[in-house]
Amino acid sequence: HPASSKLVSRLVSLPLRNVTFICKYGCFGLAKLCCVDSRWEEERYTDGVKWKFLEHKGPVFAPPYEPLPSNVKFYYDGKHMKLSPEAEEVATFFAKMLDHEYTTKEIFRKNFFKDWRKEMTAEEKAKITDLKKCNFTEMNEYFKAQSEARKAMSKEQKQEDNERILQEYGFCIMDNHRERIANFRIEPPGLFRGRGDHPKMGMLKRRIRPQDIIINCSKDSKHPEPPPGTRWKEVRHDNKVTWLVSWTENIQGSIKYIMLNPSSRIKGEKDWQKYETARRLKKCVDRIRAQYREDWKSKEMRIRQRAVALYFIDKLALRAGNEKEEGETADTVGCCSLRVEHIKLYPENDGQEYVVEFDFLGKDSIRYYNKVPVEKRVFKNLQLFMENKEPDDDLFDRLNTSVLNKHLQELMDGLTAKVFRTYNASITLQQQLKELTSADENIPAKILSYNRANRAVAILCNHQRAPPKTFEKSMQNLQTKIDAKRDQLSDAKRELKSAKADAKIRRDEKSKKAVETKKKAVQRIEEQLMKLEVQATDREENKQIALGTSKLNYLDPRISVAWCKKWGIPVEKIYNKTQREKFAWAIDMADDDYEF
DNA sequence: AGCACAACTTAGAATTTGAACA
DNA sequence: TGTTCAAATTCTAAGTTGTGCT
Repeated sequence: HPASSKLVSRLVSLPLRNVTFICKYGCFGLAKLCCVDSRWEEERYTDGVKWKFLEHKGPVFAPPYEPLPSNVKFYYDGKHMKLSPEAEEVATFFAKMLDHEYTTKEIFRKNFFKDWRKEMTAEEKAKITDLKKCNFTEMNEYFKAQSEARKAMSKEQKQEDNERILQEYGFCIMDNHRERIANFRIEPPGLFRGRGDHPKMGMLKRRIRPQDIIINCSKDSKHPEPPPGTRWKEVRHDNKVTWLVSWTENIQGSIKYIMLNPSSRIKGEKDWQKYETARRLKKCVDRIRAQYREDWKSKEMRIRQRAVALYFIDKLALRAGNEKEEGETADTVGCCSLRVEHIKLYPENDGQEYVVEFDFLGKDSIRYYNKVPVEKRVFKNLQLFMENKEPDDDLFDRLNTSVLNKHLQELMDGLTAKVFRTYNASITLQQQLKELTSADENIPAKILSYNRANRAVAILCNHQRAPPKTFEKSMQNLQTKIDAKRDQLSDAKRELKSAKADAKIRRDEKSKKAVETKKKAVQRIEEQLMKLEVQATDREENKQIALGTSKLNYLDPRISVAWCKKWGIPVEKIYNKTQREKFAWAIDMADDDYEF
């Protein structure tokens, strides 16, 4: 592993034969190769070569359809009807989702019914003409019972099979490492669940077969075998890409891939590189900002638009915003695809001048709502861009992501729109940590500060979540606990007081000791109470904010690692096991004085 | 320039796990 | 020893970016 040079320098001094080692990043190094080389140097490939050797077992297919037992019935118009296996399978997809809001949506129902009918026999087609007359409840209950039964299964039973499959299919050999594969299971068939108002929701996602699969591996590897009696669509040996398996999905016609886990060398290096690019932006961001401010005054409309868009991307951490094909996906936008209807201009609002109100649906149909004061020049430009336009016209009609990224490329090597999100997220975390952490606080309080810094970033990047269904209840539970702890504390304090009084009268060793014990108890309870209160604050502030996405994708992990080292916080408090695996390179690399 | 397509990152929801609690 | 709920993990949709063609 690129970051494991320390470990390897020890390794190379070992005898050559039969050296097995597990590098601390979890990959099983082929130690022999390393030693024969007599030094550890991962080859740095050039011209887009991603690997030299790649061997894997291929994908795990979805289990075949198991017809329902005959006592689980489907009713049409109140009458029992036995469905053909093909029609039955698609019906079960709908039945499984009966409790979900999707099944009440008109588009979902329409798309489902259309695709379902395609799977029906002629007789079924003739008979089943109205989805409203279909009764799937027995099927639905059957599946609920099934999942209950699964829950009741012992842990061993559940894990045994899984573990076997994981060991066989979950790893590959890429160059000198045994690496974990991310998604080695093929997506099972089902009904498409688009986000937001997706025109294709409810369509049938068909079952993927071996003849749909393209395998990618190295020529000199042991090729994966297709299941008996089947063939792969193709086996290729393209070492300029990182995927192992691909297939084309039938809803949008896009390609799906099986790739490596984030803990792998290939993903880790890319991630590291991403943060290095963002750090390079840090060095020249002042110049770039000065430049776009200058461009607000340009004679050319396209340059002004570009400059205002870039200002938004920088200041508000908006996404680039590619155009999308109408009717193929939900209507969502990013910066370059903003329409006139998505912003409102207020020359004055709540005592502030030149306020822009944003209200649009972004990625995953998450609403972006924000009112921001902007500079006068920006405001005037926006007025100009909106002149004589309809609400559904593009705000930046002379701009798209490709034009913008070409311009950015000229400003800095490797600069694209999304680098601004990475840069602003990471720099915000670093600043916030500096501001919020106070040396005299205990560990839980410091962690609250960390979470608050993380939260500032999540808010900047608009990472939202639906408030958990059980939120109110869980807050109440926590409050109950806090109240109980308060009572406990006052009891303990009372006991301490009486112990003190007792000690004053008796003046013996035993009662002195009792005072000490009580004092300790009070302290301990105070600490516990404080911890609970901090937890409550943290949870309340987090109600609609998702911290995970920024933590995983935008925050240079070295900032967090350095912070942990500086304040003596165990990294485990900040990163769970998976995250530590993903960020192993950073945990190894960063010292307490790391600066983004 | 404008496109289609390929490859890869980023995203929130759904499901599973496991720890805390009764 | 079962129950409950939050945390962890899995899943896969939805973005961005780059390339090559017309």
